[in-house]
Amino acid sequence: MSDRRSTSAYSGENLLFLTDEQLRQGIEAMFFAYRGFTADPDRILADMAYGRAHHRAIHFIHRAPGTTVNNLLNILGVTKQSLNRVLRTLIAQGLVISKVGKVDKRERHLFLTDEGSRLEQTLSDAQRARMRSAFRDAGPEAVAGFRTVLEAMMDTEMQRAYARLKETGA
Amino acid sequence: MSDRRSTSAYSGENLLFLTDEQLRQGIEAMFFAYRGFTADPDRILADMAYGRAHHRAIHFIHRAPGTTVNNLLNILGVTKQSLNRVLRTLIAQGLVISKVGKVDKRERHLFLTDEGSRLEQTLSDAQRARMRSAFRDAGPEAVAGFRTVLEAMMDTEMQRAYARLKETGA
DNA sequence: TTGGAATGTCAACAACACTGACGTATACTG
DNA sequence: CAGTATACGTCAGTGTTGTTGACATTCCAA
Repeated sequence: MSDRRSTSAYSGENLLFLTDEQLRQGIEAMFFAYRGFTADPDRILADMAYGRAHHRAIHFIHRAPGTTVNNLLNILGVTKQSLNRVLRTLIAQGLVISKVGKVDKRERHLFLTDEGSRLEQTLSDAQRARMRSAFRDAGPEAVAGFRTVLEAMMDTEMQRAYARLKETGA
Repeated sequence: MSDRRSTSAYSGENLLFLTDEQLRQGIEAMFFAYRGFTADPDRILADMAYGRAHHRAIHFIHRAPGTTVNNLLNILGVTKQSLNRVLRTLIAQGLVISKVGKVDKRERHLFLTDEGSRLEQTLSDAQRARMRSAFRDAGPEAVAGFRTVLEAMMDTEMQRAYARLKETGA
């Protein structure tokens, strides 16, 4: 608990936290927790004509207003056809607007409308409530560990995307 | 948002880890990490006629051999029709066998065949490798925190399912 | 023994991912 | 300027995975 010197104390044969059993528990924890993680927004979206894909798009447009389609594509890790289907409905329903780029007119910059922002707020409130409850129950040190492990679990490109988002938000 | 800058109002306790910004980072970490979490098995399965749902079924049948369809349903959190489609192909391909229950003939008990076990091994090896790497990089204390937060993030039913699985595996 | 609950199966449909091909507008480069 | 590359959108087709609805079988209890 003190510092990272204690880690080296484990680097002998005392690597119990790396047994297959521990890893399997980590895998199962990840599976069950992700279900909880998405449950609340999913419930809200179920009543509307939207799904999890819409939520993701709305989240990152809110997060990085004016982002281009291409940038969003990289963050979400889907094909443009898949994203386009989602964006098309969001734009048609007036939740998102797409503006032609000023310096590069090929690009489209995406923004939430007021209505889009309201939905984003509703969804993220629900998701944050659960996260807040989990964080509070677990305490600050557990939260730090949680973040450390998750970051180590990402692909390197996603680590970079995550780091970039962290900076712009701080 | 745009609130609690002044966490000092909270009776001396440092609650900076509960700011909306921290929560949002936790949400995004969860999103990106889950992508990494499923990436390796997904790659393996892409070449076969199977998907993530097959992986999940195989995982938990391996984990609890002889489990009934209903039990698996509760763990996986999908409808029985959805699971049935997956099980049907796994049984047809000879990866899983389904035995009629002896005491209750309505129940089907599920087991992996040798071939099913081989696939399970391949998939979980890939997934464990990433988990092991992440755990090793993060260290034992971070891993403990990781598990604590994930557990707090689950629905209560899932917490129970997770606890039950932990016991049977230890 | 009969009706209801539990268990599982089959069929049809929706959401959302994918690939491939193509079109259009714009930017860059030799 | 001509040719190529980039950014975006779209159409068509396919696959996985979720959903509901309908139905058969089996068990149990009134």
